[in-house]
Amino acid sequence: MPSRETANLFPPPSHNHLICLHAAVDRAERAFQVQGLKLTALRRKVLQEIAGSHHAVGAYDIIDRLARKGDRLAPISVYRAIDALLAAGVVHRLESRNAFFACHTSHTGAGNQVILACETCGLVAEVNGDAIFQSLAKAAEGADFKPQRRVVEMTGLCKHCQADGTEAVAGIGA
Amino acid sequence: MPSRETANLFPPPSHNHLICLHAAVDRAERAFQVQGLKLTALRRKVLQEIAGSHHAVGAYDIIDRLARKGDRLAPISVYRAIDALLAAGVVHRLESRNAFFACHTSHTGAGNQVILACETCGLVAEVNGDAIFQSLAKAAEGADFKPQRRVVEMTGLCKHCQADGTEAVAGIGA
DNA sequence: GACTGTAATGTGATATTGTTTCATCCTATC
DNA sequence: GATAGGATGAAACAATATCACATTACAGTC
Repeated sequence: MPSRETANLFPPPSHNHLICLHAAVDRAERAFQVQGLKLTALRRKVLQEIAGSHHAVGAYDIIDRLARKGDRLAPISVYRAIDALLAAGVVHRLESRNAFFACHTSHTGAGNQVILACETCGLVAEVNGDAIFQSLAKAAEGADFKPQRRVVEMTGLCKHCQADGTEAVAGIGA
Repeated sequence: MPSRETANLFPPPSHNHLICLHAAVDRAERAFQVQGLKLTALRRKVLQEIAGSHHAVGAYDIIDRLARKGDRLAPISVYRAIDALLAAGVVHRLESRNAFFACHTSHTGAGNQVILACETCGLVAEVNGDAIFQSLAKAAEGADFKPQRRVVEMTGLCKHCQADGTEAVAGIGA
């Protein structure tokens, strides 16, 4: 059971992110196992970089960070790891930024999640969007459209950055 | 007043696309004027390439097409034209594909549009999504999130491609 | 007509993101 | 220990996007 803190949508920079990270890796462990997939060493390393914050990170960020730790990976290796993590549902892609973020919410099921991304501090959160996805289904039906993939993302200001005025919270925190 | 045909969400390849194209350019003309912007020759050319079909086209597609007509543009020029067209609201960006499509619907206002993109034939359509955007606003409020940009996209099968079985309608038509 | 300020465009280089291809390496199983 | 399949590595390439700076077009003003 994750602590209440990990359930915080936009956790403040001060939160203990090791708890979130550990929980994310745990969930991944289980997700891979349930689906008969393997959370290999490479995939785990890539997941740890992605889940190392509540921000979305680009594939080449991951490459750079791992390189700084002495682990120089080819883009293709990282992309393959990301593909596996996406397939397992433990990370998601932020389409509006070509970046990836870890699922810190332990949501079950089909991924009816709305993604919120703060433009100031970069934090990414997911909220349940059942109502939205129902409306989407209705809209699709009305257009004789058979939906397969749905992308619902908002960018804007998280509660911390609204409070902080302009750009106090920029960047570093988890 | 555009003909009833242009209001067709997923127009069949057989439709007279010149009507749609002309209507799109007309609307752009007015949109630029209303906003005190200029629909320059370059922007018009780029718009015509984008509005030349109901598909989303990549920036480099546009470059190639114009090049085939003897007009070799640098990427930055095309991107700047696209930026102007986006700002005027006469084309939109399909985030999930890093591509651009013309607004063929003459929707007014804030762009509460859901984007439907067919994975088989590539057609892109917009449908009104007021209900969805209301739900989105509610979700944002619940998360203390102040939204700025919203991205709501679905990929799937348009009505033609559902009817045609697998991939009969691929690619060429407008 | 010359001057000035601003928006638009051109040029070349470069950054960022993602894929293809083919070879190699584990590892589980027989 | 053979071998089959998934996972990884390496190099090149392809696609998407931006930067920095020079130049041009044009409207307003003197």
